[in-house]
Amino acid sequence: MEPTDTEKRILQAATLVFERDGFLGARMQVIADEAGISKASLHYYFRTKEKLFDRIFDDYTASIVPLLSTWEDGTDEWQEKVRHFVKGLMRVFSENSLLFMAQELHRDPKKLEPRMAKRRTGPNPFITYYEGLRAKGLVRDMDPRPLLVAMQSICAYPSMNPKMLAGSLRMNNKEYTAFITSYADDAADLLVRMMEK
Amino acid sequence: MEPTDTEKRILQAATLVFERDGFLGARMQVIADEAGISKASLHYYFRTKEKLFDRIFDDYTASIVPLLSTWEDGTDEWQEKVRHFVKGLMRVFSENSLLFMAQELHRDPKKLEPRMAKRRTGPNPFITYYEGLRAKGLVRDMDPRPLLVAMQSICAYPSMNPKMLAGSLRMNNKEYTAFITSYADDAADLLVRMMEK
DNA sequence: AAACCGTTTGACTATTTGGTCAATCGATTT
DNA sequence: AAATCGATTGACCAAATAGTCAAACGGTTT
Repeated sequence: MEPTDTEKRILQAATLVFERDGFLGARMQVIADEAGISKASLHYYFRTKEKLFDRIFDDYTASIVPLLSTWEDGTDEWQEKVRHFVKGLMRVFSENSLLFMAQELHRDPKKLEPRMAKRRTGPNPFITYYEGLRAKGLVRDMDPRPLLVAMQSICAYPSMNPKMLAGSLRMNNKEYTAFITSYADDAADLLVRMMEK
Repeated sequence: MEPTDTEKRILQAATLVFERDGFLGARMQVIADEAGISKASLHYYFRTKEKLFDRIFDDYTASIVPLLSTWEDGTDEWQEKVRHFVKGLMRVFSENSLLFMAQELHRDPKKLEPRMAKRRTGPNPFITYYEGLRAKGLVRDMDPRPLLVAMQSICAYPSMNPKMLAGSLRMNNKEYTAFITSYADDAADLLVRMMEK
């Protein structure tokens, strides 16, 4: 099932347009133009806009999965794991905007929830990992779930709502982009600090 | 300029529909139905969908402004201020979803950026406040900007992308809602911890 | 009771857009 | 060179929807 060259171009174009305009704002004609083909051809490869979106959604979630193994293997210290995971997550989120997926997940949960559920088997790897450290007395003795939420928030939000944050920081787009690059390290440090004894 | 009863009902209905469906997904007919009036009447009060959205947007940003005074007045200890601000922010975000506003700000920045800029005069109050504490040696000696970003992320993201977080935590909607209520306290503690010496 | 005026509405329009389809193209096989 | 077949497309359609407008409604003033 090698994706053909045309299919690749479609997926690239669709990702660009979906991220910029959202599912409802995206136009099949615009995606076709971006991919350099006709709208009819686009429908030949992906019969409907929803099927095209589903594919983008699946590819995206698949790109996050490898990061989860951070908590499962390797011999690094937990501080290193946190730094590695945070930087990896922020890189993914900066490359592909999560915003339009969150919006669509909110607007029509039934459409995508089953697809997400498929990815999740067993308990969350971070939770398991933290409970292990906690039992050994290596980290702060607390419920890891707020930590998980805080970690994902700190990684995801800055790229999801850049305009508001840039506003709070009194920065223009260029300044904000530069700031966020260095923020990854700071964020990792703050998270390590939250977990330390 | 007291808003009439009809106008209030329109704003209430529009908030509901915009939050649920986003700007592009919202239908003027649905908003009219929700408000118990005809679509023509809706257009009589707000000539276009954009003007209606702008009003909702302005009302929403106005509701956040009072919280910013947390950093400017009062005699509380800084830990108390952080707890107060975090809980206030999370309450606002849980009552009114930020997601559709972020989406619209991203899709058409030119439309809303001028409206946001008007609200922002002078430096960010938190930054100023933290620099004051820092000079007195009362908090950790670090750039407050990553702290500001982390604080807003921790407050906003859990209500912006509940489906994904609930998935990570292996919770259903009901469990997640309950969890987020108690999370406000945990989040405040974590943030205090980030700022402590 | 008639003129007035802010409010309300049903009916209508213009436009946008996802999706379809018959015809065509072009490379490969027979 | 003719048949085959996946890929491509221009032309088209049906549905959805933001916005308009003339008419009507109802309370108040003249």
